[in-house]
Amino acid sequence: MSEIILRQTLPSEAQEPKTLVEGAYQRLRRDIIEGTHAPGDKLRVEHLKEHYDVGAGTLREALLMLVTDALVVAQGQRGFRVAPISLADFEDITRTRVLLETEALRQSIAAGGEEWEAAIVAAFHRLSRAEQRLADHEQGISEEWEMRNRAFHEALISASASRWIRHFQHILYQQSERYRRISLFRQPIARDIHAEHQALFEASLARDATRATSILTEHLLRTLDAVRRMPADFFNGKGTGKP
Amino acid sequence: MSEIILRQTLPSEAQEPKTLVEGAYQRLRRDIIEGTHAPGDKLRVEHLKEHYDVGAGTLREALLMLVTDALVVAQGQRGFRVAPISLADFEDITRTRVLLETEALRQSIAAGGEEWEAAIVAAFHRLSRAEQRLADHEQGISEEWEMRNRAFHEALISASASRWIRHFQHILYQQSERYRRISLFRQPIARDIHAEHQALFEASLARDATRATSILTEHLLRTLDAVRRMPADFFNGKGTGKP
DNA sequence: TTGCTAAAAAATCTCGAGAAATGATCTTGA
DNA sequence: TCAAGATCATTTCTCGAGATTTTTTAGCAA
Repeated sequence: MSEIILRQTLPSEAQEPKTLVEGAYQRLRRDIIEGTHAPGDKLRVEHLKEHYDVGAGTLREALLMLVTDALVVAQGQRGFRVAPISLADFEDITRTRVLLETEALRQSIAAGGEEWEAAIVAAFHRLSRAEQRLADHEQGISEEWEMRNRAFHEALISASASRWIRHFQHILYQQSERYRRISLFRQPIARDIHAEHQALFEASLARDATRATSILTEHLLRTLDAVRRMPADFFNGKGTGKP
Repeated sequence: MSEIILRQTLPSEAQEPKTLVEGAYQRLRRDIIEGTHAPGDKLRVEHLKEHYDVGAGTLREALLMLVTDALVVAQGQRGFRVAPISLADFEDITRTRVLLETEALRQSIAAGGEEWEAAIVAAFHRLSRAEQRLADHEQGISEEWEMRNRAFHEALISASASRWIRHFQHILYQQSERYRRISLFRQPIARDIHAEHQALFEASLARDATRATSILTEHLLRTLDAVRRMPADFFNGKGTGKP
């Protein structure tokens, strides 16, 4: 029953859009996360409606749905904007993720059954394959990797009984995706992400909660460090909304 | 700057509605929290538009805003419903609140300055007056008490640097308000809430993080216990949507 | 009575046009 | 030259009506 809440509150991207609003919502969300619409940008309904080929009211509803994900901010009588970004915001996101995700992982390790084990084995396998392909081809982050990385992280905490933590984790993951894409694109880091994932996977499967949560924490903080090392002017003009 | 995010993402009820959508949103939210629209109820746009005296599209947008608060769930081509309730959900809400709110309180106690102290002193004073009035008149929970209780809890964590934790706390507080109103209305409990608040207030002002968080945790868990003691059939027919 | 099919009713979703508000441009005066 | 005010264009907000989809009702046969 309550399962429905999260399904509806957070339509995952794999879901087929049942309505025009949902379709516009999904495409808009992707364009925001990928940076097509830059942080702080104004989202004018009149302009966007033709690009996404829907009516004005429909587009407004899609924008409202993105407010739920905190990817768009609405201001009274002054329309919509892409949510701004800042280093302070990403630090906050990461710390809050550590708090929520380690707790959820602890719960998963304590409560997870065979289905949970099978799920993380499968998700890790799929992620490993994608990471191997990336290593072979020396390319940047791919759409495929992003989806499988998300699936792996969500599988790890899927046995947690707390739907609310999973709900908030989902929102925060989307947020960090914006930062990660931008930072990894600009400054590919020398970092063995696969090894981190492997260690996290093994500790979780071994039911070693202490080790697993500590690995997860470091895993998240390393991405924060990467963003910290971005050029100082990186966030200038991105978050204020003032060009 | 980012302050704007939360202001816009979570228009507090004290804010004047700048638009018809916001007005409908605020009234709808109050009616859901107060139980006028019961959990699981279908929210038919055609019926509600005349009651709230707005157009269909406007009401749809207000409903979408309530999805952000997780007070309403939207299902593809099948309209809107009031989010269901259940004991398991309230347990989840409470545990997640403990996790987030104790962390935020720790941060506040560590980082709060004079303005923070002044804010909680003022909020506690206002709350105490309301509680005294309630004790004198032997009445149930009043609108005034609800607002001041919320203000007190938000003031306690207002010095936390984490906007995200405060954002999630705000959502969860609204959720628990639904449960608290229903349970307190049906079964007024013999419990000295004022004493709990006073102890919480004093420990916070004394910067005793350990004691303050422990009091806060018990404070929240006591309300959970009260809901647990509700009649067994209390949640029947409320959350499933099937009468 | 039960179960299936089909029509009818209701509700949701979608769009385009009009009203209100915001922001930009230009003029005027010190 | 700068500041303040007025006019105009853009944008947001709002509504009502039409097109789809879902749900209910009615009919018929087993």
